[in-house]
Amino acid sequence: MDETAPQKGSVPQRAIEQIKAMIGEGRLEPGQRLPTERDLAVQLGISRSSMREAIRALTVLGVLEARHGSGIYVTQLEAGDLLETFGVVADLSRGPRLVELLEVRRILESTATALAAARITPDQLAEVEKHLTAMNATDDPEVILAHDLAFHREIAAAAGNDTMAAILEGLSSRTFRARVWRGYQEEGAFERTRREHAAIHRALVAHDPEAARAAAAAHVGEVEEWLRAQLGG
Amino acid sequence: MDETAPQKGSVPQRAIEQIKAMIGEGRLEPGQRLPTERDLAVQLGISRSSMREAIRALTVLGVLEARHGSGIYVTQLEAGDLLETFGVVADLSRGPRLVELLEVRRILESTATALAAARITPDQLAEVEKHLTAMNATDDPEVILAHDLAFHREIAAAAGNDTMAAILEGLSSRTFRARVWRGYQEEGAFERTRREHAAIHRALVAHDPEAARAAAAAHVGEVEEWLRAQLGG
DNA sequence: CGGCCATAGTGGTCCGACCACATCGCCGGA
DNA sequence: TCCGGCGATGTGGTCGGACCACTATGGCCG
Repeated sequence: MDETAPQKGSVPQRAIEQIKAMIGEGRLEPGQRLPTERDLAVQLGISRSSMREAIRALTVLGVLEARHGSGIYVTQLEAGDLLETFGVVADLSRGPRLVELLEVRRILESTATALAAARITPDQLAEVEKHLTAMNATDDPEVILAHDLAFHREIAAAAGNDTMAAILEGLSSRTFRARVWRGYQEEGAFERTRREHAAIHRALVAHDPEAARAAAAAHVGEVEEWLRAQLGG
Repeated sequence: MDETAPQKGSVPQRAIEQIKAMIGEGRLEPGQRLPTERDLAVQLGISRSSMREAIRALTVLGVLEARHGSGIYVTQLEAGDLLETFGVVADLSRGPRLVELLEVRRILESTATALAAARITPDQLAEVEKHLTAMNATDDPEVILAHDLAFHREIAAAAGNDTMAAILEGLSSRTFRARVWRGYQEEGAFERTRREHAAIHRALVAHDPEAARAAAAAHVGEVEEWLRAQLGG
């Protein structure tokens, strides 16, 4: 007789599905404010505790955003919001899977760089050059790493595929690269890295997609091979 | 004076970071059982409610697994565990981002198929053929879709990169493809899909990576172009 | 010796209270 | 009239405890 559907899964899990369904069906628009935790709990016939667990889960997934004292809101549901959790994979991976992640990155990064070579605008190119120059003007590893990340981020953005850019962002998370690149760059790879970045830049300036693809693939591939050797030996 | 670190972020958020850190530092091994919720809450100096929110968050991320009546365990932290949430992106995406997701899938799927062509074993090939045959032996869309998914899944597995396979799995989630392919296949694309699958299969049998890459790219690209046209018009 | 069952321990759920913060409107002074 | 501060209200955030549902263990009975 009860209106509630048969119990499948835990109570919070059901709430998660229901809220996701509301968004999927368009009953909740991006940016829209949800009812209060208390009201939502009553609507779904569950306790506030369980509702909070569901909200917390959707928050870490980048679907909802809770603002203390204000309310709960649906995010813009952009690629960056939803793929932020991708970084967790990179952070918790180790050994062979790091190589797999670098392989995925090589594939996507080379394609993104090729697309960028074809589409990049003068303004975007100037931004890329800014980070390239800053990267070569210092020898502080921290600063270099920051501009290195920004360098590739600008290129990924120029490729025009936000989803791909967000995935690459996750694959290049700060902790991930710090872990892998520490040993790599200690082996005097600075100069080689500079040459590879210069090659990528030249291909972008020349609007040569195939050269850009090759340069980016080689760039990531270098690190990939080094890491493979580290694990193998 | 207090031992507890300065308060940054919410209480559950801090707990999430601490547990993640424990795993990252190797203090928690995959498959290992955690202390009870109550003990953990005491250890971190927080309430059980907050601890439960943290556990729920790490559960949806695929890092932890809670077994009712038994305890909380660290997952194997395999690619499949951690990338399960990737499907959420596909489920909640719409419009232009669906095209972006298909573009990412085209890039990864074509590469994975190429790798598979080079490495696939007779046993794996037999498995692929099984789904290909089953797919062509019926006209029930549901059955076709199931074998279609399995067909590509076996190929991705044969590529030897679990991470890539897990990402492709998320990009091919049941709800995602059901949404996109519904309209596509209603336009009589069955026959074309069969030819494309046959082409992929031939390339695998011939162990021809480049042919496999081209066939897979064309296969996904067809859907991608169709969807692009749907949105544009 | 083996299977069954009581029991202790675990996660799952609910409730109610209080705290911290954001927002908005009221009120008083300029 | 205008504007700035301040307090009331509503929101999410946290806490503690109680009880339920399930698992697993070990001892007891057949």
